[in-house]
Amino acid sequence: MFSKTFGYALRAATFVAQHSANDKKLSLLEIAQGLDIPRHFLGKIMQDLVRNGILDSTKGPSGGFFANSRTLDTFLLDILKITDGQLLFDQCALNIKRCDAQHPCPLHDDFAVCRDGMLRVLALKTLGTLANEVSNGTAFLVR
Amino acid sequence: MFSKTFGYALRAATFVAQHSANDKKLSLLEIAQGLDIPRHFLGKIMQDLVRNGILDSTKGPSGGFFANSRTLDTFLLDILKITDGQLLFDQCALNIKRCDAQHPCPLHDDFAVCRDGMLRVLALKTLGTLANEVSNGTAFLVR
DNA sequence: AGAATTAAAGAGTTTAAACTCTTTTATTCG
DNA sequence: CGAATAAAAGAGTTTAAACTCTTTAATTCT
Repeated sequence: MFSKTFGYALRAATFVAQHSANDKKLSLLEIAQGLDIPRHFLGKIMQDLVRNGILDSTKGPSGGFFANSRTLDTFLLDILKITDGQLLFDQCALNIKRCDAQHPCPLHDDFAVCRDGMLRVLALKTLGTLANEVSNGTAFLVR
Repeated sequence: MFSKTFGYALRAATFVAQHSANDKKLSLLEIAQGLDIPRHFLGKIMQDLVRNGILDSTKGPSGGFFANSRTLDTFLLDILKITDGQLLFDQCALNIKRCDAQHPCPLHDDFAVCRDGMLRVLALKTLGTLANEVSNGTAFLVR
């Protein structure tokens, strides 16, 4: 349903959001080790998040990734669009070329319920929501 | 969520189920052309369906694929197990190693609703159900 | 200024799913 | 029996996602 890249991006962004409350920066290594994500692969993903304004970064000693003013209010859907593009949206469960309400595949309605349910969640929850859940101990980002 | 192979398998099996009411056999070529599926790739998939007893086949002139006594009562879930194995079942939306009710990822509950909804459908509907929908004109297998 | 540090960027390799091509085996029919 | 037909089987290639390695650019600190 989602790419691994989306999972990595979401966990890393939440991790940064959660830790940079007090102006702290996290290095790529700290994030990769803290979340058990391949370091260099995560590097590419973080680049993309910074380029899209989800996070900020600085180079050099004591540099790293940190939240900006928009970070906590970023919807999970924004991240999905960055990592997975239109993937989830124009997708038929059975991959037939035309599949819509007028010309449905046999799973069209059932899959629509499932997919739209997830999209609704992704359009409601923000990185701030997740960061709180993780800080609460009601959700986990690793292991 | 599902592999393309699952989509091909499901559509092909439904197609055969729908057409072999009156003892008719369908050749690989007829199925592949009728459903716009790559011929040789579909060959592998049909092999697997026959091996697992979902359909029957005979070689030689006027050979092909046809429904057996179990075909119409095959649950879609049975086909998913053949094509995708455990893929959907032991899967966390964010791919963290341990993700369960006691130690959930931030999307655990939402994804569980979505996934279990699909699984319930797949465990209820059979190839017979789909064949009827297609014959009714309420669902489509192609285009 | 120079060395150290860290993200950014570039250029790969690996892996698995998707897909193709060829050969073999079984069956039918003249 | 021999030719034709169609599935089964084997052995590939292609593609995209996932992942790795190396070099470059920016910043800090002495």
